[in-house]
Amino acid sequence: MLIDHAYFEAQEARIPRGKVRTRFAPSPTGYMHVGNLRTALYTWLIARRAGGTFILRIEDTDQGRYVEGAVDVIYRTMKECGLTHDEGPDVGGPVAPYIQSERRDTYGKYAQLLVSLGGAYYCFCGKEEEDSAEGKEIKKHVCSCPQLSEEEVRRRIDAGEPYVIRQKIPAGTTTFHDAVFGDITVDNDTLDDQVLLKSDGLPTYNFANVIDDHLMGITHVVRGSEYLSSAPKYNLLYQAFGWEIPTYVHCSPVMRDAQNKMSKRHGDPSYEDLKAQGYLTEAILNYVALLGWSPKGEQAEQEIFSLSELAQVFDMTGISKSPAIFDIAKLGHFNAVYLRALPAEQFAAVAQPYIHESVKNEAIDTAEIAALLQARCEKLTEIPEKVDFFDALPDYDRAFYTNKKSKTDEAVSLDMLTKTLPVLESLAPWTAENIHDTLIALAEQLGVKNATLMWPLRIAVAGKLVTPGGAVEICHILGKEETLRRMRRGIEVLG
RNA sequence: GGCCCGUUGGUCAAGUGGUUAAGACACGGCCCUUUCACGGCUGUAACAUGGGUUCGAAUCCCGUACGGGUCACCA
Repeated sequence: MLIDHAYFEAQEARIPRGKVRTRFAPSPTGYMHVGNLRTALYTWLIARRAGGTFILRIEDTDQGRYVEGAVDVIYRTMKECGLTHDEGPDVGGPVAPYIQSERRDTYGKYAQLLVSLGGAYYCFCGKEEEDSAEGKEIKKHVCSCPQLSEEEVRRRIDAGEPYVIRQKIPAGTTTFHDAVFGDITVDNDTLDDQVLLKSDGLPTYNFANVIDDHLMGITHVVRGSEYLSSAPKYNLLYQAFGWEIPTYVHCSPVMRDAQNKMSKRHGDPSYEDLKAQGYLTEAILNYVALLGWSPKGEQAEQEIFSLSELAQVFDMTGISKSPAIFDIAKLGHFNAVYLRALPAEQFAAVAQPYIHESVKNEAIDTAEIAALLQARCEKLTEIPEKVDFFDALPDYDRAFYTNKKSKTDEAVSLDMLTKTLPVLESLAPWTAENIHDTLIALAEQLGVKNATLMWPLRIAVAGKLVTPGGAVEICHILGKEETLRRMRRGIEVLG
C-alpha cells in the first residue's frame, strides 16, 4: 500500500498542543439525559479549570439513528447551561470539521496507516455467524488473515473482494491509567481483534473516536464508565500509531435506582423535562455536579456552587467511582435554595407566567403574590395551584374553621368574622400595615389570641387550609371589596 | 459464563491506619409564628460479609456475597 506521508504530516501539523483540550461528543439522539449533561459539565469544567479549550463534536456516524432536530437540542441545552464551546460545528476551529460524518475519508487513510505500522490487518472473513445455540459462548475472532502476504491482500482487494480492517492485538498485558479508577491491567487474551473499518469503508465508533481525539489534540477523554473495558484497546491503538495517550476520565453512571441507569425508556426526565417541571437551570447544574463529585479542601462543606465557582474549584480527583442514584427530592431542595436566593424582582419575573396561569384578574397585584411565594415554593410549577383562590373563592368545607392550636371552631369563627366585618368595612386606607394593626388591636380588645381571629379570617378569604401568606397579606391583595364579600360568604357558610 | 469495576445511614457523600465515623437531602421532635413555609435548635439512622496483616483497620491484603459494565462490521 502506498502511504501518503505528506497527508499525515499535514494532519499532525494542525493539532494544537500544549493546552488542555477536552471534548463533549454526543450522538444526536434528541434527548439530553441527566448523565449526559453531567458528562458535558465535567468535561467543560476540566477545560475551564485548566484554562484550556472545550470542543463540541457531533458523532453522527450512525445514520440509522438520526433524529431530526436532535443537534439543535444539544446546542440549545449547552447554551442554556452556559457550557460554551470554543470549537465546534457551528463556530469552527483549527481542526475542523467537527461533525463525524464530514470526516469520513480520514478514517480509511488512518486504518491503512495502521496496517503499515503493524497494528491492524485486512480481513476477508465476512460477517461472523450468529451461533446463539447456547447463547453465552466466548466468541473471539481468530483467522489466518493476518498471515496473508501483502501481495495476496492487494490481489484480493483488487479483485473486489469485500474486507474489513481489524485491530491486531499483541500478546501480553495492557495497563492503562484512569484519573478516576487508577491503574487497570488486563490480559490481552481477553481482547478481541475488533473491526476498525467496516466493509462499507466507514469506521467503527471506537476507531473514529481514537482518530478524532488524536487529530483534535484531546488531552482528557471524559466519558461514561461503560467504555472502561474498551480502554485497553484504545491504548493499544494509540501505541501502535505512536501517539500520546490522553488522560482517561471515566465517569460512573447516574442511576434511576440501584439497578438501572436513568433512561428515556423508563421515562426518566431529560434536562428539558426538568426545565418544564419548573426546575432552574442553575439548580439542575449544581445538583448534577454534586452527583458523583465532591469538592475538596476549603470547599469540602460547600454545596451551593455557581457555574463559575465550579470552574475554579473543580478537581477530577473528586469524581467518585461508584454510581449515584438521582434523587429528585434533593434537586427540589437545590431548586428551592436557588429560588429563594433570587433578587425579588427576578423571582417575580420568573414566577409571573405561572401566577397568571390561574390568576387572570387584572386588578390583582401579582408582584405582591410573588413576594409571598418566594420562600414558599420548591418548583415554579406548583405555583398555579397555590394561588388559584385569588381569582375565585373555592367551595370549602366548614370544618376548615376548626383549628385546635388557634383555639377556633365553627362557633368561634362565626363570632370572629361577625365582629371583624364592621371593623374592616370602615377601614381606610386599605394598606397591609393598616389591616395588620387594626386586626391585632381588635384581637387584643376582644381578649383573644391573634390566631383565634386570624385563622377564621384567612379561611374565609382564601377557602383553603394552606395558603401563601397569612390573612393580612391575602386581604390586602384581594382588595377591600372582595375581602368583605368573602367574609360575608363565610358568615353565610357558618350560619 | 470470561474479563473489568464498584459496595460508608433511605439518598448524595466526607474519610486515605488511631475520629465520639463529618455534612447535606429526606424523616421525627421542639422553637418562632396569623396557616403553610422560611429560619433556628434537636433526634433516629451507616462502614455488605468472612478471614488475615497490625499494638490498632471504614481505610492495606485475600476470599465470599450482592450490584454494575463489557464481551457487535451499534454508538
